[in-house]
Amino acid sequence: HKEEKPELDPNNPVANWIHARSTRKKRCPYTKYQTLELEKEFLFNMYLTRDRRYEVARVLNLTERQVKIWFQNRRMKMKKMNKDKSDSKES
Amino acid sequence: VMILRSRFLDARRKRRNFSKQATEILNEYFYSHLSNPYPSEEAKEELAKKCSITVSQVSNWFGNKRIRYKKNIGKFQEEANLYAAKTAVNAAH
DNA sequence: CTGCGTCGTAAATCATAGGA
DNA sequence: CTCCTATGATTTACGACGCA
Repeated sequence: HKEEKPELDPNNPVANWIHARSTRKKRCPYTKYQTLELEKEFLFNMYLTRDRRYEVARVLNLTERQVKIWFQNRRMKMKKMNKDKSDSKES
Repeated sequence: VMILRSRFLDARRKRRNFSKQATEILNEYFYSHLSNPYPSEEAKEELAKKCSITVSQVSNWFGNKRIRYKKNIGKFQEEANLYAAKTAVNAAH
């Protein structure tokens, strides 16, 4: 299950860990406005159509890729919230 | 019911550091699997149970530990030696 | 082959607990 | 109390892999 980039140094204990590629874009926190609008769109529908994605990206000055990934992450967040809720319930 | 709910939500909002014993267990696993500190889902569930925390919290702990260890290995050297010695003692019995 | 889905994670950042 | 650092949680961005 090798993910992003296992290095090839046999002495370093960290060598075989997963490492992000150096070409990865640095995380850029979105503004409150961007997040609020994305949340509103998510409330409207959890899955984007191609047209909505284009429009949301244009209005918020994000790339379509960023919007697509935001929705993917948001769905995972929702799933996690439900899981944690049911986990703590069992007692 | 509403009171219980609000108390539950407040408890989640206010972070609490894990117990010394829980941190001990997590560190033992981390340093005894230093070349591949990625517990399986099953291992996470077992650690969660032993530490009385959730699986998500175990994942958070390992994510934080890996990146912070990698960022400054020297800072964790003493801790690493401590748990290495502890693991050696356990293995000898 | 495209293209979007989930899953697990890296890395940065946030929020605040806790100690000097 | 004020600072300051440690620590747990959350937020962006991908790689790996799945499915249609």
